[in-house]
Amino acid sequence: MIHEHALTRKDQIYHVAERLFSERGYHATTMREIAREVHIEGGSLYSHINSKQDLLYAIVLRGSERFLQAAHAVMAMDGSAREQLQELMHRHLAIIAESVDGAVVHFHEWRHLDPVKRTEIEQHRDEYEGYIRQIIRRGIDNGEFTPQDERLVGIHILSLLNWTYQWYKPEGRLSADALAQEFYEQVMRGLEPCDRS
Amino acid sequence: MIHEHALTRKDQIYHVAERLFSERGYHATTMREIAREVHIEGGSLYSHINSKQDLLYAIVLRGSERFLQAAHAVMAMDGSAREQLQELMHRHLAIIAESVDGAVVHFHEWRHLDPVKRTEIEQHRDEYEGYIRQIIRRGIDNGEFTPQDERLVGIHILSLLNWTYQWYKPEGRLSADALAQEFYEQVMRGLEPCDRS
DNA sequence: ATGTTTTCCTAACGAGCGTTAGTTAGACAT
DNA sequence: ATGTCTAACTAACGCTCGTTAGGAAAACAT
Repeated sequence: MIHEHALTRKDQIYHVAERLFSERGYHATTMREIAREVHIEGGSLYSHINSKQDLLYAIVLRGSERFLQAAHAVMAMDGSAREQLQELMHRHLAIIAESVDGAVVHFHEWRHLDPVKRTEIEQHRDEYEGYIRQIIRRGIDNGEFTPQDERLVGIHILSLLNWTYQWYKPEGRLSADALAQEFYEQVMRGLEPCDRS
Repeated sequence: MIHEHALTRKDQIYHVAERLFSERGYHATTMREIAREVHIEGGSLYSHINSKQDLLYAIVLRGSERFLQAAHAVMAMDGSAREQLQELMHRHLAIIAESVDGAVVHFHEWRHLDPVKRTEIEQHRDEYEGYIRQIIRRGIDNGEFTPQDERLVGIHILSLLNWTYQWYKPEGRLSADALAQEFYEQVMRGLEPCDRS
């Protein structure tokens, strides 16, 4: 058995693929490049995986699962809509920050999935967006939030959260938690000073 | 001269390339596919263009130019920071709505540019972000906006605007202007009702 | 009508792609 | 020691890619 690296070959392959798909994109990454970074030959990859497409699918799907798992946990909370929203934003950014490469592949390369798998991922995304809308809706109904189109508010918040994969660097001066908190407060407070003339 | 289609062959090619790059991505689009949609053979493209890479560069660059041109016009306005922000948000979404395909290529496929051109586009993006930050800074300084980190507010607004290329459909029930106005008000007002308990 | 320029076609180049087949070397269990 | 299983290698298959060369045809200018 291989216990030296603690990672199986298969895990190494997925890990490298995630990074390369993130850096160069799915179609610009070759199987031989992935193999080279694992220090084996191109053909040898197929002792561990079935196809390049499967690699992509597994990586993208893992993202869906993480986000949906977080959403389910938040929806099971009993708390105010504000608390739920805050918690979901924190968890969402934590997932991205934990693996920016994974997030890049999840948000950027899902378009290159086969139609069937692509549709599946789109459904996961829609389900997740539905949970956010539910929270907003509840907050509006019970007076926590100003009444407005909850669909656009949901898109607003998702835009904010999802765009982070384009620029966020975990080694930067802002932790994912601090960023989530800052964004949450911006969304709640708005730019306009509260005591209007 | 060709006046039947009002578009030169060259323009047709760029137009088709923009759509296909948007739908499938740069590397998943072949020159022969582009040619087929213009009803010529693959090799004939090269009577009108130099390379596939040039196609991508031209499309991405046109996006930069549109955004920067809008920003320059807004910075030349004399008005409050609020008015400038509102105007920039409207213009930004108008550019995306006018050519969603162009926006998709601009925001999604610039990664596949050669390093030099890629750097140039990144500089344009940074310049644009700088203008937004200036507006925020001025609004905070003169009391129009609540004091806060203007860098994160800039990212907030750009996230909102840029993510639209992922979902916005011009034929949908929301015009680009109405969307811009709604987003502007959300950013200004915040979720939280103003008269806090 | 003639010469020139532009546009397009056919054919092919060299390279690289994802993937497979067949085989070998080593680790493991008995 | 023997047989089994796994992981790796080498070589190649069939295909497609972006691009080019050379020539034909069409459009244009005079």
